[in-house]
Amino acid sequence: MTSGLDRVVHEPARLRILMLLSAVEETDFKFLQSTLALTNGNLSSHMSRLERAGYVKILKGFVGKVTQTRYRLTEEGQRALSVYWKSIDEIRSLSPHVSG
Amino acid sequence: MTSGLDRVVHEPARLRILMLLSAVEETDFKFLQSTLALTNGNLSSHMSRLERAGYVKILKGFVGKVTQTRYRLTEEGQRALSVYWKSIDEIRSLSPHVSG
DNA sequence: CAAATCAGTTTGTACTACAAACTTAATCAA
DNA sequence: TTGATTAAGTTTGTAGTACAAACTGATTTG
Repeated sequence: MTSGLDRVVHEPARLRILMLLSAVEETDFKFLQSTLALTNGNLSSHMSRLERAGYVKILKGFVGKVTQTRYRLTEEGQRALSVYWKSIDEIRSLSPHVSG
Repeated sequence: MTSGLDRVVHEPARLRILMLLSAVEETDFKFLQSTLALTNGNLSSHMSRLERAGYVKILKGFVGKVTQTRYRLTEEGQRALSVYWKSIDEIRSLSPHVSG
């Protein structure tokens, strides 16, 4: 039996990103960056990974003439997150059932 | 602000190993391997890593004439584990919307 | 115009989880 | 005895990845 933990979600930076997104519903690059204290390169690649997994939607737009990237958690992302916490709870309550 | 999650503990296979050890106090290679369904190579390197981190003690002995390796969680390992769960709870409490 | 800033992306590197191959010792088959 | 087989792990090789540094392309400022 394998752990069942979704590696995309399990990565600490991404887990915190997903938790934030699940709370605020929509946010932008700069807010995430300053809130989670990630370098822009690091944040950028995490967001790409989350998009590739189908867990976030990336929305590019402008504020005045300046580009701005916003993010939303998808349904699938929300689902993955709650599955993740279920798996964590299972591990946490792990006790040896010695059969045989 | 960084996640604070101890990577040694955070790795799924090792987390399950540590949880098992914290429940049974002492166990051996074959039991861990069959219970957690890890290859021997994989289990071996995880145990080395845990030892290197000071989280487990490796005890080599014999059963009859056959070698047997046993493991114990150290105080430090126990501490690391409870710190880990505290950190997880903090991340989880970032969003009141997702629970189980 | 040139330099600096902004908002991110791409690239390079160091690390590491995993399985395959190997080691060392004991047991079995002839 | 000796050669093959099994047992119990360890070491090695590889593919994948988190992170920061370097880069891109646009805008603003001096």
